[in-house]
Amino acid sequence: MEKNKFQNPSGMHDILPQDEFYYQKIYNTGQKILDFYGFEKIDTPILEMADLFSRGVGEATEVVEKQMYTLRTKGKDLLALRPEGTAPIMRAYLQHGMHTWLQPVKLWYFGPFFRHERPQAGRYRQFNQFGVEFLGEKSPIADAQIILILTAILEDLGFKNLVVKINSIGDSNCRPVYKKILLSFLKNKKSELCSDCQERIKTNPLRILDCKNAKCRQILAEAPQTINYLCPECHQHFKEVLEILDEIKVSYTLDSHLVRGFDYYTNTVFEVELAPVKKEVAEKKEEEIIAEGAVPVEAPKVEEKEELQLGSLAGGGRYDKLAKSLGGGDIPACGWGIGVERVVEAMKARKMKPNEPVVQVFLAQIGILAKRKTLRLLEDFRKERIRVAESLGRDSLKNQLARADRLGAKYTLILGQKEALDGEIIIRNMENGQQTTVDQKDIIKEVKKRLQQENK
RNA sequence: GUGGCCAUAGUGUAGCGGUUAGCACUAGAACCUGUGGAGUUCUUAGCGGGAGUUCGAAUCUCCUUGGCCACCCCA
Repeated sequence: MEKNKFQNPSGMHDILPQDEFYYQKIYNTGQKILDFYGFEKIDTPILEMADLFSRGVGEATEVVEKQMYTLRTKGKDLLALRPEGTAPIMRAYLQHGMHTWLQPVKLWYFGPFFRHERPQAGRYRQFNQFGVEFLGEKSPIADAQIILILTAILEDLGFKNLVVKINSIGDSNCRPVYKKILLSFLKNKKSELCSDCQERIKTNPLRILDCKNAKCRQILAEAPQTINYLCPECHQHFKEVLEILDEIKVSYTLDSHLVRGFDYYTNTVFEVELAPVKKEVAEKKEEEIIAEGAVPVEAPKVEEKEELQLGSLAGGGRYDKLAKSLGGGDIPACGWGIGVERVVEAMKARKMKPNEPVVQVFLAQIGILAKRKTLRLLEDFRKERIRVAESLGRDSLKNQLARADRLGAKYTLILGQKEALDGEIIIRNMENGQQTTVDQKDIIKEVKKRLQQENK
């Protein structure tokens, strides 16, 4: 026997059927809400010109510099597997002249993205992102509304204790000013910073604000805050965003240390995290979980950690200068992306199980004649939108009943040789074992009747 | 990219240089060729891959692949 065992490429995972239910739920929940708010779906290619990202996201950003999968085509073009969704959508906006459409253009997407980095829980090399882009609107209303929508989706999925962190990093007017002020603040503290931050002083000073190092944080606690150095326009914009958020009752936390890794961000930036899962929550009793509206699943055998760290679930902001850096005009825009894998893992950690489709009826058959009739009957049920399972490959009735039981069917219909000839069919209540024989032509009606009664 | 931990049937695991590599669950089958949730019995299936050390390797070493964790960065 040949031994030829393949494993998945690092950081690229299979989504197994039981997990697909989570993805479906996220997709459906998002779609429903975005449809309401007038967002339309767009798909852009998985491969783009690599330049799109170096120009759009920024040459010196980690994602572009080190994490992009690139390849040469036979025509010598340098393509990249898309590492993020905003630049491609802005590219599409410019390319298709969407500025001539009714403004603003509101789009959403759901699909795979690629970043070559070390995998960890909640971070993959191929991951799915679900995002929105609100293009051609400069009003702070847009910033606030997309944040509202983001929290609405996460809340609809069942998350509580969302933490919206928000900040403004200014624009090309005021950010350079702030950078200078920050650098002069750090001037005599350089030696106390971690080695990474000492490097960042040269490369990307703003990122120092974001450092996780305890010592750096301590030093930075005193640092000047971006929002105190915004130019009047940026200040006004941010102020209005916060006022609108207050008005529409979206709670948020001002986080003066929040900066983002892509160059295209201006003004508003935000992230959404969950309050960490504490041990008590993870071990919560079933009743409590049911009371919260989630269906309990088997407790994982692994010991729960004190806290599950997944990083932020979603992040986004305003990117008014992206269009220009891609060679377009002034297109003010903002958007966000949700890390779908992270949401799935957070749902699992919180035992928020999506509903799996329920089999209501199982169709059992014995003998070749019955088998053929069963196939036909299946179609009748499908047209009536009643979920019916079968096991046509099997003959033993015992086996079929066991299967019906496993699937949780409420009724099993039994069609044997005798019934097939007599034009009858047996309907068996799986809870009490009661069986009645009815005419085949009445079976749909009968099943419908019984299912309806149960729903009362 | 840097550092650390890990890898045995589909899943969860035992095994600590010599074992027919054990157990539980799952799956398939028989007892019962037309009546489920139970039982008994049986079956399928495993040392991630490759080199080396050794009389002998799941066990030791190296390489490789994958997973996890911290950093970095981000969704």
